[in-house]
Amino acid sequence: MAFSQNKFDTAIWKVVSSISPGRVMGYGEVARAAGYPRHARMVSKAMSRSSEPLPWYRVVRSDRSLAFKVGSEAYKKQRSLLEKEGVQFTSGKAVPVYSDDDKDLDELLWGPD
DNA sequence: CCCTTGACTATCT
DNA sequence: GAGATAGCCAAGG
Repeated sequence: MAFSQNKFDTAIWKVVSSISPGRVMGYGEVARAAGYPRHARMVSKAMSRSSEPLPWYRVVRSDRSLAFKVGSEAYKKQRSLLEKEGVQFTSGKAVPVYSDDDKDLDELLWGPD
């Protein structure tokens, strides 16, 4: 297929493409879910190598902030795509659409700041 | 083979 | 909470 033939890349692709819209996953989470713990850094490479469009923008850092430098084109692009799916940004951190309780939502929207 | 780099993470100050 | 430090692991020079 169009994707990499490597096992690692395929595993990463499977996980990343399984992320639901409006949700986000951490690099470490993806790596772990793919069966490759401690490979957070390799996740980015695998995604970059994919020829097909992958929802790479749904992958964020462990603290939910974006991996790119603030203000960079890539940053704005990713943030834009996420916001289009309803993901909000509070203090530079991505807030998934799904929130279980109202109190959590209130907390997330206004933030601890 | 050694050294640097990076879309990372956890921990300490 | 922000900056520094140390682990981590594969790729490329």
